[in-house]
Amino acid sequence: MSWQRTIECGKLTLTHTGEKVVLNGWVNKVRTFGDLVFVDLRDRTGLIQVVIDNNDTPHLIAAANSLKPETVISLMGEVRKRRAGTENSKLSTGDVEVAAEKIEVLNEAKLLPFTLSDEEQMKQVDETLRVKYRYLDLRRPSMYQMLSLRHKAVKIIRDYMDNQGFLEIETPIISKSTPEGARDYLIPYRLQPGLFYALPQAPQQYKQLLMVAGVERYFQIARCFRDESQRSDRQPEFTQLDVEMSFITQEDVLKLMEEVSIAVVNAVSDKKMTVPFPRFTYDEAMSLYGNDKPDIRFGLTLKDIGEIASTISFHVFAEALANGGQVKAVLYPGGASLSRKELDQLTDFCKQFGAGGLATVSIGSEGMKSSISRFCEANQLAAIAEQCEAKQGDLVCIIAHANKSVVANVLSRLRLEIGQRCGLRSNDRMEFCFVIDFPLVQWNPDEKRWDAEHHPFTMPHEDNLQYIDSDPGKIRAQCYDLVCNGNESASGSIRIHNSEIQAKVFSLLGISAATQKERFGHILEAFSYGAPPHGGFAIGIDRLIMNLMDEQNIREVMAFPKVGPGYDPLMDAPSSVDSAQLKELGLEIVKTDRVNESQNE
RNA sequence: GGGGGUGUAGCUCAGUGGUUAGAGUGCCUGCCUGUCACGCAGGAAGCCGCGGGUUCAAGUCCCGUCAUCCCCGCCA
Repeated sequence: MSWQRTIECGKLTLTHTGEKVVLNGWVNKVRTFGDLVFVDLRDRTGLIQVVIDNNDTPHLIAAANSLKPETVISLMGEVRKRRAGTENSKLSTGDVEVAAEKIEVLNEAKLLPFTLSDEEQMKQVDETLRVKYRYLDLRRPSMYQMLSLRHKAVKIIRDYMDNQGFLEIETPIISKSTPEGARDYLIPYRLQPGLFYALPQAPQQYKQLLMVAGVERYFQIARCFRDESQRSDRQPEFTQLDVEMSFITQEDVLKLMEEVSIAVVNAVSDKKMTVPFPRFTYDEAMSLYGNDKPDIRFGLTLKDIGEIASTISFHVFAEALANGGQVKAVLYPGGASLSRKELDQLTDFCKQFGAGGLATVSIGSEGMKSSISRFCEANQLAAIAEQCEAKQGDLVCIIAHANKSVVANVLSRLRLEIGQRCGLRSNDRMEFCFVIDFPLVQWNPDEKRWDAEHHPFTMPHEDNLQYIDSDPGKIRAQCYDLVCNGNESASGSIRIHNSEIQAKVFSLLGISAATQKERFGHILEAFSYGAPPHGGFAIGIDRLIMNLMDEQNIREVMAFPKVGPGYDPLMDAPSSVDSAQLKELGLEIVKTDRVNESQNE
């Protein structure tokens, strides 16, 4: 008889009773009574209990007792119904077991660095160790489930886009460095030392060129590379659904973003969504939530209490308002019970984002108390409480600052913190919303110039073009984000396809004709040969999967992630290279203490 | 670039400046015929991240350093 399986472990049910089967898989766990041994055999479909009884198969008992976890075996045996009372309802195969008649060890496993069969312990195991032994970590059913869900999500996307007439087209990974945006990963060019390719931060220019090429509907499951600081939702390389369409309006793009998102969520989860996705303008989002990616799973919107604050002779409020700032508040339900120490901690929380302090009004059982009560009358506190719809037991948190963006930033983070503490950020829902009408440009005070909010090819709303000389900050762009549970899920824009408008935007951004030619000459030339109106978006697939799987860290949804600042402990990359390789590339390593140390190791 | 946390047995962790550094789990050995977190008994297993310093005495205190986790800046 061949060693090859006739059926997979997880597929066995009572209907197979009496059949002789061959199984292949890994020994998950051995429970031995000496003369009676139970082996849980695992493959990617599930677990099956194998029984070796010395009374029936004395020739197997020694081998069965010496099986090690994670050893790969082939076994032949008969499927039988479990004895009454010994069924295991936790296993899908728990009504049956296989009585082994032959066991062949295909590859014995040595002792593992961690115990795969203990899911509880695996949740605690050091991240670097798990990534170093990722091929073991991925054997766990929960990790296989992640790979499977990710595969399904991408397949749904491909099928959906195909049905809508989109072509999936690959674009180069070895490409050109772009000075804007994130730091590039560079690849030295051997044939002319001093020149470099760069890995793409996104296939942005290629997809626009495909529109010029008349493709009209492009998509790609695209790998993107950005050399930026590590975060729990960032990796040096990540995957986007990248889309571009021609002869469309913003409305067409939003519709597609919404439909494809809904298709994925419904296909792989039971999570609830509000449909159609609510929309906020950038200004509305900033006003109500203090940021451009509002978590709309809960209310607690920010209230501008500037009018009341202007009647209070508290110098912090007065100075903020006099210098063009704001006084805004957010409600903390149940926050009146916070201790003095907890309030201090909340104040420190606000200070780390730039607030000078935190003013509070609490509505406790003994009436209203406030950190600013000595500056104001009871009716002024009552007016603040009323505007914030505060009830008995609540706390109103007030931030004042001469810089509106500081008020927005601090309160948006405080709002999320409050939402977290009050249990309002449940993962059972995927609350999407669109944020539209972003500013075209943002003033960069350090460089003293206007920077593109999205990128230099973003189309302004045409009726806003009149402000291009007088008040550029007022120009709104045909630029949109899709937000899910407070995280940016997707982002895109309608692009400029008109050279006059493009020239105006370039000059606004202070990009000279010479620079335009040097940096964007190829794409500008392309646009001069008949470019259709076009636009598109990109959805961050890893973050979408994180949301779908309730994972807090992006590593958990990638097969082979990096740890720390871009280190791969499995391959031990990055690593030093042969000096001959460097010489060939015309590169010379400038010695630093750190390089010397690592070479001495 | 900055802030905070962690680093002790294979894994997860405890450890008041003072005997021979412990626990759970895993591993090894023995016993066990209905377990499925099997049970019971025994055993092996440690550069206390690394380097300095303080001290009669450092896993513990101080300085530095490395790694990792989280955050701020950064991420058109």
